[in-house]
Amino acid sequence: MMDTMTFSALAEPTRLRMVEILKDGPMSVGDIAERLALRQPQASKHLRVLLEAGLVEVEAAANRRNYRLRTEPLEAMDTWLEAYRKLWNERFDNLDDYLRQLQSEDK
Amino acid sequence: MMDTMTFSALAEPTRLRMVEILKDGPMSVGDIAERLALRQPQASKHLRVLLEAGLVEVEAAANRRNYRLRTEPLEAMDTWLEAYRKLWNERFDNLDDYLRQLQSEDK
DNA sequence: CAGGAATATTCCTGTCAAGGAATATTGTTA
DNA sequence: TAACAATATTCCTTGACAGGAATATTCCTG
Repeated sequence: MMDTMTFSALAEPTRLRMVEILKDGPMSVGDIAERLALRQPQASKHLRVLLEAGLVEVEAAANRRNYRLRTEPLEAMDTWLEAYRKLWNERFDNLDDYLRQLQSEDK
Repeated sequence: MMDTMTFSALAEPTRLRMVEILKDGPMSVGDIAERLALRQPQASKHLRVLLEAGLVEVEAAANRRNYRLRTEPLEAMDTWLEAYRKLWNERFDNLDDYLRQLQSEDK
């Protein structure tokens, strides 16, 4: 059963952008805030939500806290999607069948 | 750019369950409500959100309205995930490399 | 057209999330 | 330890959203 907390966390545009930025590697709070034109407190608050959703982890480095993307929730999404992929693949298959049928009628 | 409306719609547990139920085929409002032990108005309201998010479509059939899952938003999620899949595949690759290394050291 | 079944909408209320501003905390360095 | 940089937290206000109850709408059938 898919955890809705992942969806809640990603439903907020700023947090989705955070995830996309962190795809390229860990980053400090300040850098994230600057990159997204956020005030630092808002950045911290959003990162907290991502942290509680398990979408990021944090590592203290000197004065800074580097946030790194965690892939587990995304893997879970991927697994959840698995059951739905065949729904649109079926359509392709049907289209495929249809095209084959047309082709054989052409002969 | 991934549409956050999809995530918002799926962030609500009842709506997620609706999507999962509709995976097996279209269903009327009443049947959905019964299946999820919801009152009819709540079912209609949640279906409206799913409709506006493009996650379902509706077809009138006599007195009933049958809701059917639309896969486009899910396909978009799948596409969005594509950029992240390599993140956990890389790990597997690294583990794979590591295991190969161990094995060759064993020789 | 009346009546009834299925569905949608409205109104109300309580809860929760988000931004702004201020402040607290933690860690570093002189 | 004092001062400073980086980050976290709190308080406040506002707006969105969910459930409950009542009602409106739509469509079919006699």
